[in-house]
Amino acid sequence: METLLPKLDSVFSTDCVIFGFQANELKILLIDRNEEPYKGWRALPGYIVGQDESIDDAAERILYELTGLRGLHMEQFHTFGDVDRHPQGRVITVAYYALIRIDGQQELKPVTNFARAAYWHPVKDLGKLPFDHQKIFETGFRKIRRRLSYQPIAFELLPEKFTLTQLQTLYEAILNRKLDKRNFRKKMLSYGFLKELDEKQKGVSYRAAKLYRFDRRKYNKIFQNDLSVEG
Amino acid sequence: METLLPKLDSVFSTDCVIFGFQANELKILLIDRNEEPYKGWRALPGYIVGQDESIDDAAERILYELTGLRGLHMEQFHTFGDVDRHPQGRVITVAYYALIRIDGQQELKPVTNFARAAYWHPVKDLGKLPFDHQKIFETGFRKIRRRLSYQPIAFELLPEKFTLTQLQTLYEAILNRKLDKRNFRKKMLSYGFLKELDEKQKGVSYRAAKLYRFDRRKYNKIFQNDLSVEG
DNA sequence: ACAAAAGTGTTGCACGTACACCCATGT
DNA sequence: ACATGGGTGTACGTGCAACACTTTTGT
Repeated sequence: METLLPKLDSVFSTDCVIFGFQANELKILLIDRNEEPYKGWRALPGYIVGQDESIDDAAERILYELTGLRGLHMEQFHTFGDVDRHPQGRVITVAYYALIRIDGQQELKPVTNFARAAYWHPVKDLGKLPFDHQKIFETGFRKIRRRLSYQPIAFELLPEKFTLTQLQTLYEAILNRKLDKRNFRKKMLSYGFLKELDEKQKGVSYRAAKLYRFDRRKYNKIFQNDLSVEG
Repeated sequence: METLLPKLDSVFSTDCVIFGFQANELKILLIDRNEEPYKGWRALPGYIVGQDESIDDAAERILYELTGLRGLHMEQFHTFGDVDRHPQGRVITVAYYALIRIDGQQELKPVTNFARAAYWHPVKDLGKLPFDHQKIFETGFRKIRRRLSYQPIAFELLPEKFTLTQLQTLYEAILNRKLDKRNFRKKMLSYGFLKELDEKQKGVSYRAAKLYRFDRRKYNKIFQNDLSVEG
């Protein structure tokens, strides 16, 4: 595309904060960088946006190239543009988040060699992250938490069949506080989009819990109005 | 700043959606562009971010240069990055909003000649805006509306002394629906940050209403917790 | 006196919160 | 039998929504 605009040595990138839930723990997707700067560091998956792709498209492509995951619904949540956030020049990054179901099947495997590996890492104890990735993560986490308070988005993170206790544990992990079991169940069931299955948990050494499935159709019917107001 | 990054012909800009309230109408700040493309068009105040300034700083500087206003608290709300949003090249824009009090004193006067004029314009009937400014405005408006539902941010827009009816009219303008007078007053007064003055409205041909002042100290005490959770 | 807006209370409902015990299952 | 989590109901307080008439003031 031809440009009549002043040429600036500026670069856009996207960074992704992808949340998952595994072993009763909230996790995010990280990569091991294989390029300078910060070669060898754990970092958020992120890379430079191409000239002829929208930022949304770029976010999806980049996530795929670095982790092998694709087709997930990501949402932009903030843009970080401090002058010195990247040691090699001016890089403004648009941050996205997504909530996904961690699936034993799906393989995490970078398809470029910019990343050496991709894996789930508990949000507790992330350790030191490069650039301003710590801040990006925290901002994204805060947004998710706030959003959960007016929209039950947690189902995105759970396996197809789950128990109410698992759901509650997840809420507690995101909100970082204990919830009352009776109140929690009452509220979740009152929404009407949880379908009780004729099936129970297996392999536990105590009373097995009922399994539920999330009924996306009913959910959409209930929350379409709210979503349409959402920005 | 030296860069080792690939050079791309990419440009960042910021655009501002500044809300004000005047003559019982919700307005936003627009400029008349004095440069191509869209020379002569009404547009959101926006311009290109410099190499060595953060986006937040740039937003403040640019708003000042185009309108003469400065020192207001702007908040980033979304980044727009479609490939073809600017006819002359790839320009990604970070959008900000702010709510301010329209003050008879303050002069709206561009200090660069990129803008020919700056003025308040009703949000109803904005007419055709260049680029994707229509979409930027709508997104910002939606964010403000959502935010008003959990935080009484409307005071930023009112003069120092105001009546409860004015406050209600403003709420109705933002939310785009009628509110119940009794419920509205009860709720606003219950917050405790409205200070009743020993003064009444003047120059009206009907019963004069009491004037109130917004007590920012009490407001902060009440809402600091919510704000700290905010992203 | 009339027009125009100011000002004022009550009731019902929905929702959140606090709180404690018995049940089913595997070992 | 025991340990472990599964599962259940009530009572109270808060906040929101619905609703209509009297009061004050300027002309």
